[in-house]
Amino acid sequence: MPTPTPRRLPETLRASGYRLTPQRQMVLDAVVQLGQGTPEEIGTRIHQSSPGVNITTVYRTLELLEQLGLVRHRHFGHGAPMYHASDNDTLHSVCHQCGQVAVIPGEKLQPVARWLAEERGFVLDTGHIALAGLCARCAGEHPSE
Amino acid sequence: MPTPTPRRLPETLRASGYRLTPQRQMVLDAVVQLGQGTPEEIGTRIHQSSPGVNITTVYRTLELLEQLGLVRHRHFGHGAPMYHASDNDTLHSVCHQCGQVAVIPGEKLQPVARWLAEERGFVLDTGHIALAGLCARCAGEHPSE
DNA sequence: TTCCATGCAAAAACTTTGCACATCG
DNA sequence: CGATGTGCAAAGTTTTTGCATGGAA
Repeated sequence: MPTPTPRRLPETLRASGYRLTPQRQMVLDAVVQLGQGTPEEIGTRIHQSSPGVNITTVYRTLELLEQLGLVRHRHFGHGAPMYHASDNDTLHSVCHQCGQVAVIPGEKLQPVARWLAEERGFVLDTGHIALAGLCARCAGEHPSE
Repeated sequence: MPTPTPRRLPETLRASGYRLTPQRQMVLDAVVQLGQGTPEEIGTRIHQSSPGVNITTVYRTLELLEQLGLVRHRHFGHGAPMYHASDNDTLHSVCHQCGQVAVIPGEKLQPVARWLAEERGFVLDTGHIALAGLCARCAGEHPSE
């Protein structure tokens, strides 16, 4: 089974004329290890082993890594964007009420995706935005909302 | 043809023990007139006729009106939430690249909605989050992105 | 008259920017 | 060595909170 090819950082950076630095490696590692996280969470994670790394660097590095295609971000409606490795680009649902997040098979959006492509030429980015609504528990509590 | 029943503000407020104030009426009016807008945009609109209204009040009022079910908000990924009248709850697509927004028939999400309901008991809020991707023009420019 | 609502000011949360020093290559 | 990257500090945005005054009922 082929590795999800998380292209290695050093090569990717150099290929675009950027330098490999410990900070950049740490940010990418943190993103991979956390699965996903806000810039703040990623910074906190890094601080556990390297307190000196500045949050500014985290922001700048995430932007760079995204530009290089190594990471991406998605939105859960409210709040900060969640950064994740490119090979962890998954569709989610998020509950308005309690914030519960669940993974959804991306293919479930195939019908809209196809329609958008055919009718509009619009290329849907399946995992960029979570689908919002009420989870089973919260829907039970607020039958009319 | 039945009016889209934008329940009248005075009754709705009083029914929940709130007071009718000029500001509250103005915020609701602005939302309806604009179709949709960020708190900032709604505040600006109101300032055209009533410069004295504070942005804080706009935020507080939008929250209240949303709680009362008169307005709702949706996200286009980045940036501020867009508030709109409850009867203007539409599904949108938004382009990552140029920000272009388009309306999509909500039924296009029926398949996911059904799947979520049956498998997860999750009640999808169709219009809460716009579907992100690349519009035809931008997709043409960035064939690999 | 009695609370509720508003304006104002300040704080909070999140991100970006400028600049001098540090460091990768 | 030279250009890029980082840390630090400060400023920019957007939204929230506390409190005294103002106004709806």
